[in-house]
Amino acid sequence: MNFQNLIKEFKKKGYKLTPQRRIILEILSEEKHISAEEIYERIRSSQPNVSFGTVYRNLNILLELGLIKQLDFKDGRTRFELNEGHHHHLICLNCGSAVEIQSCPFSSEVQKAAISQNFSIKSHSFKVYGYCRNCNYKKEKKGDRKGEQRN
Amino acid sequence: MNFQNLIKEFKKKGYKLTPQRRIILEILSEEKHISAEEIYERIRSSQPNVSFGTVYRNLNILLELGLIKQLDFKDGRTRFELNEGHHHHLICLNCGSAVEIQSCPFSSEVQKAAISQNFSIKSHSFKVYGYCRNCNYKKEKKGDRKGEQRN
DNA sequence: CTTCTAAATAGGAATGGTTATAATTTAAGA
DNA sequence: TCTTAAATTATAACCATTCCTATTTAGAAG
Repeated sequence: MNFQNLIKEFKKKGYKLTPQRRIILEILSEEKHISAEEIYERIRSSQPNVSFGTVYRNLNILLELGLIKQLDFKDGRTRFELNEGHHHHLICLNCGSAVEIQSCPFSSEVQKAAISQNFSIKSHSFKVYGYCRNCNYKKEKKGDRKGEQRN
Repeated sequence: MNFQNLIKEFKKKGYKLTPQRRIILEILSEEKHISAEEIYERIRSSQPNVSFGTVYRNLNILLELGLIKQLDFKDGRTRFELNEGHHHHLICLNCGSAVEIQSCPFSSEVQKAAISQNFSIKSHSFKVYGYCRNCNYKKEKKGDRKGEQRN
């Protein structure tokens, strides 16, 4: 879903289109797995009075509408991205970077397990944790991961 | 790994065996996906002076030793369980309950994707979100999930 | 059994992400 | 242009988790 369609969808549900919302949607359509704080910082560079409340309120609305999904990369903050192109992530335990993988492991076996429990599936999450190309390299070189920065 | 082996493993690594630690290990070997607060409450019923710091410090040590793993059920608190018997979970979005599934979807396709990225895998997480048997039933009956309690 | 000391704990303060509140502003329909 | 429900701002509150420091203790050594 592109930017224009996002806005259309948003208005269709009866929400007002404020400048703040427009920018949040813009940022989300440019950037993957972005955190609330990063969105806040980016809006502030053009609109210095935007508050955290606005960012979180609108992220929660977008979640309810199913337009975005939240990601947990185990770095203490929730991340968000547009809910398009089903995919999963390889997440680096050292630098926090995430790479998309298109391969989805959801199987009929899982489905059977759910059915046998009378469990109705709404979504699933698959995450692979480890060390990325870059951090692997540094580990071999220096044998030290303490000073690294998570970005 | 049973309780006695847990303690053995713990001492082998050079940690002192305090009464607080013994109880935390006891609780973890009795209860699956338990939160720090629940552990705190349960210890307090027999040892009223235990602090949250002690609970969290020891949970983090156990994580480092690989004796427990942390779970995220999207209810705002981290949960923990002994790291034994690889399995995944069906997590109810309404009541927060979790049911183990033995089926693991990790595939050679995922492995290939990781290799092609020079990504070295340490662990993975697979979670299925939806509504459990019980909450499905209530939804059909009442069409209302607002008043439900997450347990 | 005592002494010693590094490690662990208790209690409370601090932190950081997120949510709530209340007064003010505004999008957009009439 | 007027009106008003909805949205925003600024700030306080919340809550899980971590940090700090004085005190206690497990376990090694004598």
